[in-house]
Amino acid sequence: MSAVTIKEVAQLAGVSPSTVSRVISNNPKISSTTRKRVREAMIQLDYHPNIMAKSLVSKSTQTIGLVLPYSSDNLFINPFFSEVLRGMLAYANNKNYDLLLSSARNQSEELEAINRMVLGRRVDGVVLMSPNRDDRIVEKLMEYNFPFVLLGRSLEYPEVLSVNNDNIKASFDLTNFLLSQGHHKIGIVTGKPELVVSIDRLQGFKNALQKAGCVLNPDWIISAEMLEQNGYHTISMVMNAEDSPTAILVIDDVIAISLIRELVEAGFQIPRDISIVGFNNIYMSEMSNPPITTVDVGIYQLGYQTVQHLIRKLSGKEQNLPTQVIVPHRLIIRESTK
Amino acid sequence: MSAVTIKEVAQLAGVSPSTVSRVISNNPKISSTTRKRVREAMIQLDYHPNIMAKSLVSKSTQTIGLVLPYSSDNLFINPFFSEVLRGMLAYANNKNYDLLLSSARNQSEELEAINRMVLGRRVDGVVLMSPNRDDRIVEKLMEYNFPFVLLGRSLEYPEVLSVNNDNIKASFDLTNFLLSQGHHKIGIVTGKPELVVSIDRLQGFKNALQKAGCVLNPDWIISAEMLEQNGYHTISMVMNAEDSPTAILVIDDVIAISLIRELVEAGFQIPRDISIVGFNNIYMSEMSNPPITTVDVGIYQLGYQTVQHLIRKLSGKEQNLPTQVIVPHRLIIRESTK
DNA sequence: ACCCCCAGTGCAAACGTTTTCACTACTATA
DNA sequence: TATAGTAGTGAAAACGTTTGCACTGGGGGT
Repeated sequence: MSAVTIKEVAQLAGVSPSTVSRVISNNPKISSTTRKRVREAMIQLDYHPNIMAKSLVSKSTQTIGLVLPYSSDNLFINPFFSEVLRGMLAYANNKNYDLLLSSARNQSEELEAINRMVLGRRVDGVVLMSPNRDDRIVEKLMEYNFPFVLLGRSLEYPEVLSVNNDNIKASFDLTNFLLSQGHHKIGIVTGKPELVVSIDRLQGFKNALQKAGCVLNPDWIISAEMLEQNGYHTISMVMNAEDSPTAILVIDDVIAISLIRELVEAGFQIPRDISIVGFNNIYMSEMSNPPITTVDVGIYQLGYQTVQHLIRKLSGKEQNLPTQVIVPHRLIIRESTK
Repeated sequence: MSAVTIKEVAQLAGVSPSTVSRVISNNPKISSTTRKRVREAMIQLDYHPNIMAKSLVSKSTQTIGLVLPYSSDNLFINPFFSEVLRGMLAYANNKNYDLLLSSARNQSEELEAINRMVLGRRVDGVVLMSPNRDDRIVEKLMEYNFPFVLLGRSLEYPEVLSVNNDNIKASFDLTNFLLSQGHHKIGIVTGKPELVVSIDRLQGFKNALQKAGCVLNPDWIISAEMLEQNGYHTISMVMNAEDSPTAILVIDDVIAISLIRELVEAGFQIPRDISIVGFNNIYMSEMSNPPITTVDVGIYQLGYQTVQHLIRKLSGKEQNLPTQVIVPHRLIIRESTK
């Protein structure tokens, strides 16, 4: 394990450590001859700077922290997550930043992780994923005045930098599509009520129905949790009632896929008996049988732009950065609807 | 942004910085009264140690690096990845380690990432995912004598610490299952030939056929790439020949799902017309239509044990650690086979 | 009464950088 | 020829820890 330091490079090149440091940081005051000599010494010794030492004095770690929300087990199952991570890594690594991951099983672990990262000066900035409705972490970071960005949006603090879809509009558009296909009895499978994204998508759905003058039958609001726990019973309850919806909007493609499976197993045909639409457009949405009509939220872009704006904020150069970045969505019409 | 250091704590508690440091590291030589006084000061000031400074002198970062193979875009699409990550994070965070991620678009970027991490002393150890057949990174880390663990195995250096399935056996078992169901005309969709896991699974498949005295028709060996590029043509080529397989073993559940879709679209029924089996048992394998017969490789465990053994190695306490850890697999029989 | 030992604590060096300041040796100007 | 400016470099302090070593004082053994 080589442990060559700046001093050894300096010695070999016959200069002082300061000069080597300046060569590394491309300080223009160094003459091209010394610059060349130092460069050669660096290569010859296979020198790589010790980031810890560098960070200690420069107070910048070239690392951004990603804190996964607690109870994120579902998140991992969802391919949404890896795709968003891919986008984040793409931008970050391109700018020579690395990503530091922490997960947590509960709120106190989450705070602990944040403290390790932020107070331990281990990261320059933090990405918060799909924050909950009341988010103590957001408050804490604001209090510390520590740079962070939300993937999603905060209800309580709309002024913080966030990258998000216009989920209300997306849901509105998707519902309108169903309406335009002649459906006016539409149900919905909702996500966790503490997530802002669930709230927004439900809102857009309601907005569209209201605008179209449709009534929403309360029996047709199914929570994803209920679906998961009761499975078939939930479905039969809805579908075998005297009055049943002709289409269901599902908060997330993964859930839509499993709903479709339940329905098919129960003997329904899709979209003949009922139309199903989802959200996100993950890879599997196209592979599903039938392929799902959904709204593409630009998952990769969501991740990419999140760290893009964070890094911009960190550089501190540009003024008047936007505070609310919206990644556009678009409808993807496939065979799960008619 | 609080920036309280050990000195301020020391001052408040009326002791020297060294004493505070010893309290932090639970040095038993500190009297319980001072210990208590220091603890209180720490809490009062909301002190958190600066990890950079700590790492600089102690030469330990409490971080392990995860280097994603280049051309890993497919990897991200595959839910396998997030599940393995979940396992890694679970163990790591539990031991107060964090995960540092780097991806790369090509081999030189990959080396660069490794250098940043390893030579920059940013991590204590490294996890290498599904290494390629000839792996320069493995060589490099061995040369540096830097602690690392393979998720998968190395053909050239079987002596390095690795956590893996017995993929040959898994494939053997899966093929045997098909044989036991009466299939003796079995095709295979193979993965990237440079991946060890592809090689192993192909080997196990061949072993089983040979043991059963079956011949493998070369036309029935389809590469995943070909499948992806030609789609329907590949299928029709195989299925509409005068001699066609009655079952296909697919190297990966994600590919199996998309193959099933192609087949269904082409008018085949599964498993009536042809049986399909996959590998890994991702979440979607059960949601597929029909649900896929596969082999559960314990994805979460793979990730969990990988960092478990790495951290054990780092602690350096235990001697004679195993060098080859095998995570058991098990057959999951579902409705894609008959 | 003497010495020794040990528990408990502080001092100061070290980790590998960056950066301010000062210095040298030119070059250009008057 | 003297003066000032400048390009290029080095010395040293600083970042916030850990840790080897030295010191103090009180208790036990002779």
